Amino acid sequence: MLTNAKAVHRPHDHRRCVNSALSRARALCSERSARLTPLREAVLRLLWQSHRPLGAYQIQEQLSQINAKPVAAPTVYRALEFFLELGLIHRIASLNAYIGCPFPDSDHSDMFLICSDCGNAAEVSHSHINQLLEQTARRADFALATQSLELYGRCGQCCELAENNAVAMR
Amino acid sequence: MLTNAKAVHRPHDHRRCVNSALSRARALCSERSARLTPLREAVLRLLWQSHRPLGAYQIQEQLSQINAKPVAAPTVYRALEFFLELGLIHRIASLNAYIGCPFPDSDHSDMFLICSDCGNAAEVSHSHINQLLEQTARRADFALATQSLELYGRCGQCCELAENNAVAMR
DNA sequence: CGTTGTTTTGCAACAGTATATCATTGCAAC
DNA sequence: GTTGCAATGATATACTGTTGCAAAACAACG
Repeated sequence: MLTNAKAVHRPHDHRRCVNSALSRARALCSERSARLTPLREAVLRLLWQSHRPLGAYQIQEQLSQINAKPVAAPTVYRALEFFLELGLIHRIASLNAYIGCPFPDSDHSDMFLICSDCGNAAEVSHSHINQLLEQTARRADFALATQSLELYGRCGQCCELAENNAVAMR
Repeated sequence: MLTNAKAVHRPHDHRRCVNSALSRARALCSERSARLTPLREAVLRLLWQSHRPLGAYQIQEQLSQINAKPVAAPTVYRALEFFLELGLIHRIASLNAYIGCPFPDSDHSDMFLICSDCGNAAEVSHSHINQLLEQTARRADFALATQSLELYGRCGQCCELAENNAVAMR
């Protein structure tokens, strides 16, 4: 099982996340001779500044603040598309939002654990689940191609917080 | 395993689908003393006229043709919300579309098999999958609440069709 | 260098999805 | 019938995403 759940749902310094994501991105880009322009790099940085999926227009807003010159929506979407194609980010359909992929190298089908409280999203890739899904599809005479698996609930951190608050209310 | 996959991905008379969906809706509405108004009934009919998920604005358009008087977007969304709350329909996030639920009575967590060719969507509820998801979440210290599982691929019908076409092309 | 061809970005308009707000209508119960 | 609530109508607007074309940046080549 491949997951970044432990890391995501625990407070930590995001600079390391940003840096490792960037170096992976640089590697992949040079490998495919794709250009990691300043704007694209800025988008990737923003996405990795937290583990909350960001909407395209949130990204636009933040970029515009950094960039002095405001950035238009298509520019953001193009950068997002660029990274989606490289497999460096994912789109979370149920949120209309985007998040960095922690395992851009491994060929995985992804699933997300999204905390309804803090908004953090962790990625999980579990071969058993994928096998079971594949098998289930096949039994229904269905040739599985891609998937969008998004689970909602409460992460460990937020569970604790909620319990503490509940105690405090008494 | 609870599924309507066989039925969905096979051509058939949709009047039966509509009628059974309506009678279940009527039952549920009278049980909860909710009102199945003409407009709502029309929306449900449209949703069951095929097994393709419909967008809100598609519904609006078709409704406006039936209704003589054009129907506004909020009206459609209100009807959809009504049925969503009753558990009579589902929203498919990755398509921004809505579809009738074939098992409104059973308490199930749903998964969809969506054919990329014909657009039909079948619902599957598989306790093993749900258990595995639950277990995976728990291991990641995550309290699972709801889920959005949407699988894309090609249904049996469309596979056959594609093969026949491939043969014909030779 | 400078030219050329390609990629990226800027910009404006627009399409599609969803919600907020307030007025109006219709129905039910008293 | 009047009152109260649920449902619908109507308008505006927010949010998400795309199209098309022009300008700029860049890489490669002579």
